[in-house]
Amino acid sequence: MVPGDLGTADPGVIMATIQDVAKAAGVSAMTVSNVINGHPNVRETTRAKVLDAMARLGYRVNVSARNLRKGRTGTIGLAVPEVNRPYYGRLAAAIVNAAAPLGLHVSIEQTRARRENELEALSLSRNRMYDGLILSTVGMGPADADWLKVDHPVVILGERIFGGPVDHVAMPNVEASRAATRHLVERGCRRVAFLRGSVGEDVDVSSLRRTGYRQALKSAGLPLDPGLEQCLTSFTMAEGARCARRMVESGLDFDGVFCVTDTVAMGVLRGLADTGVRVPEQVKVIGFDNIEESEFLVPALSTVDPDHDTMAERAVTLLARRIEQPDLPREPEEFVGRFSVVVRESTGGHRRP
Amino acid sequence: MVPGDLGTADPGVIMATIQDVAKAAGVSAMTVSNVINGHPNVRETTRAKVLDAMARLGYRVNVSARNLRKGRTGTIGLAVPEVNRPYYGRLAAAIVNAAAPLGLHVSIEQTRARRENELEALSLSRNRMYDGLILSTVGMGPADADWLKVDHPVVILGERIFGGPVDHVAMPNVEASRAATRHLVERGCRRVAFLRGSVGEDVDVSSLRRTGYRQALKSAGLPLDPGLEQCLTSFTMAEGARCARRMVESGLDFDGVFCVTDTVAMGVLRGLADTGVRVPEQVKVIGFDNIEESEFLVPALSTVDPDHDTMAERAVTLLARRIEQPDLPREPEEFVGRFSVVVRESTGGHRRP
DNA sequence: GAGGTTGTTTGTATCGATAAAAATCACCTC
DNA sequence: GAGGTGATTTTTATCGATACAAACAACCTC
Repeated sequence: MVPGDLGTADPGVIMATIQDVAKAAGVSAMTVSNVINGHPNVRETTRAKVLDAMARLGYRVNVSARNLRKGRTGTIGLAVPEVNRPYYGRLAAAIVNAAAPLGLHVSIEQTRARRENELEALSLSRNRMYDGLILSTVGMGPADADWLKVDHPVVILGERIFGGPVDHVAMPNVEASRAATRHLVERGCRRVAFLRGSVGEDVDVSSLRRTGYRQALKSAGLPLDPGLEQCLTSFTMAEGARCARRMVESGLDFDGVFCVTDTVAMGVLRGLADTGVRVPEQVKVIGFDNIEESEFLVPALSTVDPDHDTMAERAVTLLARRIEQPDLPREPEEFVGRFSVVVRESTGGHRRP
Repeated sequence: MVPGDLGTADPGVIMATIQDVAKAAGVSAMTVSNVINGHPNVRETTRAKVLDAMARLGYRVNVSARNLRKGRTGTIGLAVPEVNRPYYGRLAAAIVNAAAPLGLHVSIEQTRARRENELEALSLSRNRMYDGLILSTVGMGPADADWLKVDHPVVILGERIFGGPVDHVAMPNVEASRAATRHLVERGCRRVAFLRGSVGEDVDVSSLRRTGYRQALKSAGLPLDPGLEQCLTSFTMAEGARCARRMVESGLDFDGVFCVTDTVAMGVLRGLADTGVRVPEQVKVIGFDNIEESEFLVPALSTVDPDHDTMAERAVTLLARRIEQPDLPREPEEFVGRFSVVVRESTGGHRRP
């Protein structure tokens, strides 16, 4: 039977409660509850009576009441900048999928990468609106670590590393960026540009990935030219395209580009096409994230695959553990994912590896 | 002040209730409730006492309790096949944004386009887990219309048109597809292929868009060649690419392609590139959805823009009205969005209109 | 048949917040 | 100071489900 059978209840009629069912079945409310929750020790004939009454009345549990009594909502929050950004969309999908088998629903908060919205999400979690929160900290900084000293399950997801007492799932930003840059160098690039956002003093994506970029250049014996580091105002295709055109038109000498995200790299490919620069012959391009589109671009985009699914699965698992065992003050766990460099046409590889 | 101030409460301590605050402030629970909800007629000095006590105890409302009492959860469900598909991701983001100013949270259900998951989402809504549901019916068919006879606010979003008693937000699929196809014809195409999914007897995306496609060919006086209609097993880039390669390699004669979605069109562009077919010189391509990536592809993809934001905003508005006025059995409303054809390089236009 | 064991069912008391009605207070008028 | 008026506060009674403990029933052993 399909879950949620309508029964024969009239629409528009007041919802039946567990008490109504109990009366109709000639048993107590507790027995109905026991049937609903599949407790053992309910006689088969009783169960049948109750199920029958439930169907007749079109009974549906009231989740709010159950939540109040149980102190759980069965819902976790996911706070990300925006779900339609390729990277976060992919992550959100993976998280919803990982949460479903545990019986957890996922409520989305869009923070637009703004600090105050991230704090707001934390606050909702503390209101017991959610059993726990997976928070992508983009706007918050280490200075906000105190906000994380909450007694609610929280898993931080993303680039920044907080000292706070919360679990954390991160990408190997430095190593992966080093590998991406090294790949360009191995393919013959000598003047590798790096497109990133503004770097704060703290550990944000741009800083971490820049560290990897610089390490790779250094260990390849290549000079660090500040002119090769370009700063974007946002991680969008439009910005990537604009930046690439500017680089070419200003006569900057470069033969490789490492982009902070695939989205930016898509824009760069477009910007290079606009200015007649051929990829990969004249300039090689590599991105970061391995969004689905990358494989199908012309030329197909080389990139770093951060293993979204494992990260998502891990974040949900950590959160679920905290939810189930709220007391045990386990050491905050940190999971750093694996990564792989995916070589495609934009760095001289074939479309399919 | 940032919402959700932690106060000085010790983490790990049992949450304070409204009663605790009342006791600490020397007032009744109701007064605390009135302060929380910003009711008028609370004396300023009292309010201050209460706020102080709340801060001292680190009080946070218990949303479950409030929901039970109010009969509302402040959350709506959004059931879509998957949030990381470009079209649905965009829609989800727009819906979350439209819901936020109304104080509504959005919980995501991923149905994977399967009928039973769509029914499951309806069921959760009926459990009062959500105040209402925005449901993208992809797997359900008109035969399931009975399931929609619920006494809960539901808005159907998407391609299929149900006769059920629910509000509905749809795209002008036929008209838009006609316009897209006509555009190809106007650009000189005489052999226009159409890439779609399998068509059932009922009103799904593929059927509706095929109708528009055929109408356009007919009114242009062009023959309908069944060989030009290609059937995909899924709306993915991989399928689009595979199909395009197959078409070229099998020697099919075509000079234009109308794709059922932009995602498919991206794959087609890739497949044509693989086989050395030049776009737009030899073959022109147009998609449907105007996903963000389209503008930055090489060549930039012409497409149909269905005005996601208006649709999303409209769906939320309709749902919110039903939530606020559950009794009024208004006539089910139907909103069909507007659309525009965006001409870019893949049909011989410039990147920016 | 007393006493024990296991299996089944039922009262009772919450979970934490709020609606509605009742009570109290502050202040004013005559 | 009685009486009125409006502002403020409290009391009482739920919202619907479930934990817990107690009650009851059925069956067995000696």
